[in-house]
Amino acid sequence: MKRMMPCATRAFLWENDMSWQPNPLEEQRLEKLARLREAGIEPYPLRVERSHTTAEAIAAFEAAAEGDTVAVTLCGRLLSVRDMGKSVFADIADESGRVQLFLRRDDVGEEAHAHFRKLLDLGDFISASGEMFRTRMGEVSLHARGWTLLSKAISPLPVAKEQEVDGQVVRYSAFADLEERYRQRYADLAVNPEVRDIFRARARMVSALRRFMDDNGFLEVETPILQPLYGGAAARPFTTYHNQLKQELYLRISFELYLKRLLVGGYERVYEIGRDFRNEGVSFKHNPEFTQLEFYAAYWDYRDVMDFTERMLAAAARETLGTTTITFQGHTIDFGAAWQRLTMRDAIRQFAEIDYMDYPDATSLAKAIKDIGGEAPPNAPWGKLIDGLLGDFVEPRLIQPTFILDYPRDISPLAKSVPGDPLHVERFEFFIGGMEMGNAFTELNDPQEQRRRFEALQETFGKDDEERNPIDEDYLRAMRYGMPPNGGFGMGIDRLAMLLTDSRTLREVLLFPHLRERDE
RNA sequence: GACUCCGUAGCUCAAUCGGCAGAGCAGGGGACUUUUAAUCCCAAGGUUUUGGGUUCGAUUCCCAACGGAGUCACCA
Repeated sequence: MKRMMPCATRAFLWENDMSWQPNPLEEQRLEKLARLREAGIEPYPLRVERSHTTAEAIAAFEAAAEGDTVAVTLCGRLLSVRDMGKSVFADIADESGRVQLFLRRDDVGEEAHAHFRKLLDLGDFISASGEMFRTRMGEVSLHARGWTLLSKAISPLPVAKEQEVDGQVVRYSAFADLEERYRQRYADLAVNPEVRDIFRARARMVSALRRFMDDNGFLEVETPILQPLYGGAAARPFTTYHNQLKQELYLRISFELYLKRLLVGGYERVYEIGRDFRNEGVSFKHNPEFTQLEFYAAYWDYRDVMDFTERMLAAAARETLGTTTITFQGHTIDFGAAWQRLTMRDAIRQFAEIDYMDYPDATSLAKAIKDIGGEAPPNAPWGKLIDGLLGDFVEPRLIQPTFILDYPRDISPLAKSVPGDPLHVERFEFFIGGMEMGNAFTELNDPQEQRRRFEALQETFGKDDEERNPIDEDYLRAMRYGMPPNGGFGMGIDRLAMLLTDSRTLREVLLFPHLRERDE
């Protein structure tokens, strides 16, 4: 509803109906907040003492000699309380881990003890001071001599109970509703530590990729996201508008045409890690905005890029997970070995049992595809039919890392032709876990040929086809100054994160995946 | 965009054929000075996503809207 409303209506709602109304649990916490203030306790103090993280405190205790006291002040979020009356056990968690507090009335005083039991809630941030010790049950804990409120939580976090069984943490009634987890990712992260781990792994992975590029002499650059023309891929763009310039702009669908301009400028190896935007459908492997790594290397061809890709992904897996053998959705995938290399024609012959070279035009190929039970959209160009065969019959079978090379020329306007073969270009895509992971080619650097390819594309895709890219005259001008021969590469970072974190959908590796707006 | 399934307490889930909407956790009151899914006692918590319809009676059946999940389409 809301997304359909004109702005004036939305402003009205904003001012009138959309304000937060506390639920009964929140009312109770607001009452506790008031009582804390009455007792002279500031619920949101400015400054905080912390001597150790919880992990450091436990390590310091384990390292200390018998009988030495390890005095600490720890900070964290209250995640569990076991109230025994005159003594209380509680768990506080910080980013390094979790530690148990042991808090006795006789140690902290009657008032602090009562306030702890009656005015604190799960989700509150506190600090606690005392000495580390080991309980009778053997758990290294903090024997608290005092505590301080750091931040009062008004809304209850969906905290789950946990039990350790054979070293495995079993959680009961975990916060699991997918929609709420994505909409309220902050709550998801706060209560589901394994979700925090996914984004740590992703960060290690991106860092490893960046280091690999840097170590191989690539220069990291940033190119425009707001572009007057879009190109470099076949996708519908998002449009936006610059008020002062009175100019329609597109959010980029790829980095390609700008990065290759930089080769004209004299850089030999450039890369960019950033966001692309494609106005297309959403699925487990598609999000309207996604992160891409693209690089271009002068004097390389697509075989050099293949060799480099193998080494790059092995390094990413090794530095993210400590191994090049990963598990993805029940499959064991090996990044370490040399990858399989199959031409597109052989792959389709093998999996779809059709040799598209027997059908040299779109009409006869479409008929052949239908004869084997495949789908052939009307008016699709020849190359697109072939790519459809690959997607339907081959892609889901490519679990181990595989290069599919030599793509149809009519759908590859930026790649150089295979010598002596007018129908194919030196292009590969690579597939892992049944997903397309990236796309690369020996880049076309002949400006006249490039113009002919752009113009042919206008014919291939009809005038009304939204995938039809506008011709980028400035890109052609750049190429006329001379572009070194080069190999280029693009890869979906989010999909690689899926693989390395064994995530079933892209949404699990995006902190804030796109969801439809909802009236609250 | 199409089809299928789903939406019940803060969280996780029940509710038989259409017959008074329940439980665990969390929260509230109480007991307990080494517990760890603490335990025990008591009380409370609901516009069953929203709006219509059928019916004596709807969480349940029908229609629509909203949101989500899945499949497909789209995605060189």
